[in-house]
Amino acid sequence: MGIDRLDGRLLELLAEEPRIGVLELSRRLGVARGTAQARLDRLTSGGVIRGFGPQVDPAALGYPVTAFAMLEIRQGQGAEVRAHLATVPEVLELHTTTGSGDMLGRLVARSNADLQRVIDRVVGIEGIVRASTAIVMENPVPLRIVPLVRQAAADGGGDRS
Amino acid sequence: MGIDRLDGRLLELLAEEPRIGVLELSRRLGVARGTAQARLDRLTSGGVIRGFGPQVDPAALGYPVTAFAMLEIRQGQGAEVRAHLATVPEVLELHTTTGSGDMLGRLVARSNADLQRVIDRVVGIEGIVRASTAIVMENPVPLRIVPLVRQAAADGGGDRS
DNA sequence: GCTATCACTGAACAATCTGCCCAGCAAAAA
DNA sequence: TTTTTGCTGGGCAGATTGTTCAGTGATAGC
Repeated sequence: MGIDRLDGRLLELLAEEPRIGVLELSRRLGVARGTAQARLDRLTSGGVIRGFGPQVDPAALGYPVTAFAMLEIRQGQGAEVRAHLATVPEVLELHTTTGSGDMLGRLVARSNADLQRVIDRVVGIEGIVRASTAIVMENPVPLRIVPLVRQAAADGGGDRS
Repeated sequence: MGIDRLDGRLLELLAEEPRIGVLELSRRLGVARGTAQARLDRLTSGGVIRGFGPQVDPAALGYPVTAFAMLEIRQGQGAEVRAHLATVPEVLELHTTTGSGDMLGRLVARSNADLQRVIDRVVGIEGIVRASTAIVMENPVPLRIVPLVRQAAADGGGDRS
């Protein structure tokens, strides 16, 4: 859908201080409130902003261990495996990737020992041929979006403002 | 830090409708406003809620292709590689994992062809021995937290309410 | 048994923000 | 030239926020 610099700055402000309202947003952007409102609406209805859900830290909930599991799926069993994994709360995210029916999932667990239980549950279904797990040690780059927004605003946006 | 059922319900409500305020929250939870306020403050200062940043969809920004890159790092080059990858906007996330200096990164690109450019830039540094990339086709389980919150509230929380 | 502490309730207050409306203006498109 | 689009700046009623206060019940400590 394309964003311009004003959209980009709006997203950045929102990323830094998500609790500020439209009025404060318009003040910092130096535009009228209606403009900020309209931009925000456009970004939201255009799907750029999916929502403002709380970002919950699994570690603070008692799940400090994160791991990625690469799963090799038996041909034609994809649907069953997907459905199974969706029922495991510790599976935070699941992707199907290129390759012979492979999947990549993000898991969390209460401890390294607990991770074994989670993995056992994950692979406890027909259809998973092989699973290889990588435990996360550090997270040098936490999930971020601002640099990409900045780039998108710079080359995509012909500066509507 | 541990959460009880009230905290859990609060997080669920917030995940479903992030824009509701404290007052509406208290109404739906059937508690006084001060209580909802206090719980929210506690969850936030306790680190369970990291923030309410906008969830931006890279696809809507013009980056519909997602991929995971597993990088094998030469011994002792970790810091340089991390710093390098942090400068690439298309690297949304980076983890170091168990194994001989391995990293796992999440990349986005404008197209499959563009992904080649991104990967070239990612591996364009000394210290990366080998990179294997898996392109995401589907996302059967998008990043979610509610099931885990529910579980944490159920067995962690002695029901303070 | 008595008391301090804690979490919650219910209420009040001023200050602020939201949703909504309108008229005017300027630039781009038709 | 006329129309459309995006922005400005203003106003209004209604709702929400931040804050404070007193009262209550349960729990923990003395």
